[in-house]
Order: sequence, then structure tokens, then C-alpha cells
Amino acid sequence: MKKETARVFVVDDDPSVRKGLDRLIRSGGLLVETFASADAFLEHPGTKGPSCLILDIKMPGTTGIELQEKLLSREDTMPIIFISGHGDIPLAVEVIKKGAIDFLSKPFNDKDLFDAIDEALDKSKIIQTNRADQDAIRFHLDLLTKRESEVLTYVITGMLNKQIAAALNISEKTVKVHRGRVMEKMSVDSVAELVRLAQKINIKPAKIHH
Amino acid sequence: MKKETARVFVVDDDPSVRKGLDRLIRSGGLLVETFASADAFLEHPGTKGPSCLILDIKMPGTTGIELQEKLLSREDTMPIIFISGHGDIPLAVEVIKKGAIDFLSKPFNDKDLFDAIDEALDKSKIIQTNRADQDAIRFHLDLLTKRESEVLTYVITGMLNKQIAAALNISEKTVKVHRGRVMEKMSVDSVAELVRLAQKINIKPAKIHH
DNA sequence: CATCGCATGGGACCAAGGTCCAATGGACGT
DNA sequence: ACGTCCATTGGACCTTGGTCCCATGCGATG
Repeated sequence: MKKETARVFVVDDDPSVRKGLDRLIRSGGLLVETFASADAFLEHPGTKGPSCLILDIKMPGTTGIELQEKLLSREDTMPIIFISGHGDIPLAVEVIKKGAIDFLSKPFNDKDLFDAIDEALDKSKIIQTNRADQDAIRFHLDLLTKRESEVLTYVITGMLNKQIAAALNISEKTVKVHRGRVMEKMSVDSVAELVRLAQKINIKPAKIHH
Repeated sequence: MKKETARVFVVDDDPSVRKGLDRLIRSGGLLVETFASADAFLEHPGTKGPSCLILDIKMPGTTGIELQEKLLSREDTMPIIFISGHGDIPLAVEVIKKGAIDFLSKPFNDKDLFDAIDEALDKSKIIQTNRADQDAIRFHLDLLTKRESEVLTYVITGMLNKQIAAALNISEKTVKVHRGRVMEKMSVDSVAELVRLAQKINIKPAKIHH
């Protein structure tokens, strides 16, 4: 696969901070894009390779905290490094608990920033890999019909075909057909693989009737 | 099951802080035990019900940070609420990233403390449930012989008996015997359940030879 | 050395999974 | 109304899984 250069986004309302961070991070061999506001960043299209966001807490308009919330709610999982002018422990605790990588108080030294960026980009790679895996699974999952999905939830409980048939009030024969299509459409050839796929995208097994 | 009363441990070198927290938390209907040092706490035997630890950062001898490290390394997952005299953001960030529930600066108000305790005890319950599940699985796992464990790792990849036989250079018949014993000893009656158990205790599937 | 646990398998047999081919009927859209 | 997708089912047939009983050989332990 092609190696994508990592990309760092900077959101800060202070032009001098943007300029300083841009030069500093560029000197570390990374691509940088700066934004003067959270809203400007939100309009920016998603990126492909590993990336992270350096975000000022306090800004006019949408604050850094609010931007984090918005990204979380839109399931954008870009790792965030917060920077702030005045230290505020409860705030730091809050954002870290919501998944931020670090919370740096200005002025911070370059090493702390680069350490945080390294960690953020590592995390970004992991997230993107997981995301790609899940997308692939969901793609296959979308090929299933309603009934097939239903049968899937029973199959991953380990129920026998005859038990599934009884639960759905259909013949065992029909279950076999659905089951076969599920295996084919999901591109697996064992129940074990199917169970693992289902776990990765959090498909809950149907309730069991022993 | 019997409902255990939640238990809160307090570790602080300042007697007046211990006394104050003890009275305060008791008034909330919780059991409290206080310790004057990290080492004293470490000698304390484990507890059964949900519990959490309120821990002073700065103490003579073993510090709160060090205690957190020790608990992590001994896989004790009791949720920790840190309290500290002087705010230190990097420190707060560090302990939160290591899993602490909160980081409160003295003086803190009672509500913040009780909120943190509630969250910590909720987390404790979840951890203990997971731990109990895993212990039960490991108990069964310990019943397996070397060979049976080996077969297990192949079974959960979804390999056919004949493929497993080829991989282990034994007859398909023998694989069936081992496999049967695995299912019996693990108390499952389907590969799907077996795969789920294996995931919960992080058993990696054997490499696949299609 | 006798016993026990473990790994190894053969024979026989049945249950369950999986796959052909073929068919019917309902729902939905063009 | 016609075609398409979907759910449903049967028959035939083969492969796999699972379970009896039985047997051998090896290493550890008493």
C-alpha cells in the first residue's frame, strides 16, 4: 500500500500561534493545515492518511471543547491535542477522558508537542485500520437481506439449524439456504470467522433457547 | 446474588484529611477504610464488592502515582480518584490517561467528589463482572491438556478437522477426540460459543493454512 | 513395576452442515 | 402484466462433526 504522509491540523484563533505551529511542525517533516476557527475546520473535507488535530481550547465562536464534542458525535475519531493559555485542571481531565491525547499549556516545549503528535498519529493509524476493517465488514453485511441478517444473529449464537428453524417457524431446509447465502455474502467459510466478524462490528447474538 | 455494599478506600498522609473524608463519605452511606500511606494500603487484602480508591498524589514514601503504577502492574483495576494539593496539569493528564477516574484539587466541593465516587463504583462493578467472567473461563481453560489447548487454537480459526490434522501431523480421528474433550471441558456445545470465550480472554487463533 | 494421565487411532454409526436442481408464491417497480 | 428479488420448501446426495467402544504406547508417579 502507498505510504501517506501524516497530516497535522491546527485550529487556533491567534494568527501568530498558527504561524508558529505551522513552521515548527513543518520542520518536523509533517504536512500542516491551519484554521482560524472550529467552524472553518468543520467545513474541511475528511483526510485519508493518519492525521491529528491541535486545538486551542478557548476561541471566539465554537470553542475547542465544542469542536471535540461535534467530532465525537459525528464519529470522527481524529486524535486531538489540546493547547490552552491558562491551565484548568477540570477542563484537562474532561477532555482527556473524552479521548484527547494531551493537554498542553502555553508555553509548552517543542518536545512535549512532538511527543504528543507522535502518539496521536500512532493512534490515528490504529483507528484508521480498525475503521477500514469495519467498513469492509459492513459492506458485506449490507448485501444481506432482512431474513439473512436475522439468521446471522442466530447462527453466531451457535444454534443448530433445527433450533433456528424452530425459532423462526420455518423449515430447517430454508435455514440452510439462508445460512449458505450468509456465509457466501460475508465471504467466510466457517462459523468461527463469522463470529469474529460479527464481534468486530458489535452484532449481538440472538437470545438462546436451549 | 447478594448485594455487597460499596467500599471506598482513602489513602492520605494527612490525618485530618482522612478523618474528614471518612466522615463525609460515610454520610453518603458507603463503607470507608482509610490508610496513612500507600504501603499500608498495599498490604491490605483485596476486597469483594465494588470499590474505589481515593488517593492523595503527594505523600512521603510511596507517592500516589507510584501506587497507581503498582496497582496497574499487579493488574489490580480498582478505579482511582486522585486528590492533590496543588494543581499540576501534566500530572492530571498522566494519571487520567492511565485510567484514573478523576483528579480533584483541594479544596474540592462534595458534589464533585461524590460524582467521581459514583462513576468509580459504576466502573468497578463492570470491571468485577468482566473479571469474574474471565476467571470462570480460565478455570475451564486450565482443565485442558497441552494438546487440547493447541487444538483449541486451531478450532477457533474455523479450520476443518482434516486441516487441523494436517497441521499437527496426526489423524483426523485424534483431532476429533481432542476437539470433543475441548468442547466438554470448556462447557460449550458450539464452535460459536467457543470463539466468544476465546475472545474474552484474548486467545489468539492459530495461523491459517488454506 | 503397576497405575494413571495423555496422545494416538481404528471401526461403526448417526446427526448436522452444505450444495446441487427445481419449484411456488408474494411484493414491488417499470 | 412482466420481470426481479425475496422467502419458502422439497429431494438427493456428499462431507463434516460428534460419539460410542476399543486398543496401543509412552512417561510420570507412587
